[in-house]
Amino acid sequence: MTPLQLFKCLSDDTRLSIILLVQNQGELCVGELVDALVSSQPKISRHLASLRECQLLDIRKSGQWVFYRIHDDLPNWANDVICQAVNASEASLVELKSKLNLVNEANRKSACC
Amino acid sequence: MTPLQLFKCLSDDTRLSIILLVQNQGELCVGELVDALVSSQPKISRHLASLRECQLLDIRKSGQWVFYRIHDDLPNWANDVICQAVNASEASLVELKSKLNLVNEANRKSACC
DNA sequence: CTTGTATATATGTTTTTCCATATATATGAT
DNA sequence: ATCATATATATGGAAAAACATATATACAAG
Repeated sequence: MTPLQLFKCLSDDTRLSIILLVQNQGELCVGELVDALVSSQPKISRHLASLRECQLLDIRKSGQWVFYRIHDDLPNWANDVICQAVNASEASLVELKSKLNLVNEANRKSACC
Repeated sequence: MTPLQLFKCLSDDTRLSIILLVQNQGELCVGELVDALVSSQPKISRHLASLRECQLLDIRKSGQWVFYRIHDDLPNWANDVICQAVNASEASLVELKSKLNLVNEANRKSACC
C-alpha cells in the first residue's frame, strides 16, 4: 500500500464515507452502508469491492451478511491518515451515523482514533 | 479544506510528487518541478494551478519566477496527513530530489516532518 | 526577443454510475 | 425433503462523467 494508492481510495466521496463510518463503527454490513449513504446497493458494493481489492477493508461473512471492517494489516501511517480524516470530519460523521440502521447492535466494537 | 478535497489533490501521481517535494524543500519554482518530475511545463503548471486553487499551495513571485510552497494556513490535520505521506515515501523522495536542479540554493528552508 | 509561466482547445483514458441479472443464503408451505 | 419465494450481496455491460495530457498559443518580466 503506497500513499498514492491510499489517497486514491479516499478521493471519492462514497469511499471516504464508507471508510469513516467503518472505522468509527468497527464493522458494518453492506445494507447498513446503503442506508447510511442513501445510495444504490450496486454502487456501494462496487466501492466496497475496490476497497477490499486494495486491502483497505477486510470482510467477515455471517450467514447472508457480509461485514466489512478496516483491514488489520494496515501500516501505521495509513491508519494515522484515516484517523486524521475521522477527526476532521466530525460533523459529517454525525450526519452519516444518524441514517445508520444497525442490523445488530451487538458484536460491535468501535476502533479508536 | 475538507478531507475529501485534500485526498483528491493527493490522488494523482504528479500532484502528490509536487507536494512531497515542495514540503521537503520548503519552496520550489515551476522549472525545478518540471526537471524533477521529468514532465512537460504545461502539465506541471496545470497541476500547480489546481493545487493553488484548493489552497494547498501558495506562491511567491520573484521576477520571472514563481515559487510554490505549502500554504501557511493549512489545518493541522492536513499537515499531518502530508507528513505521513512524506515519511512513507522516503525512497521515491530521494529519487525525485536527485533530478532536482536548484535554481537558487539560498532562500530555502525545509519544512519539518 | 528571450525566458519562465499560464491557459485554451482537443483528445484520449479512467472512473463512476446505472440497469439488469446472477449467486448465495434463508424461510415457509406442502 | 422439495419447491417457491424473499433477502443480502456481487457482477457484467453500457452510458455518462470526470480527469489527465498534448499541442499550440498567450502573457509578463526583463
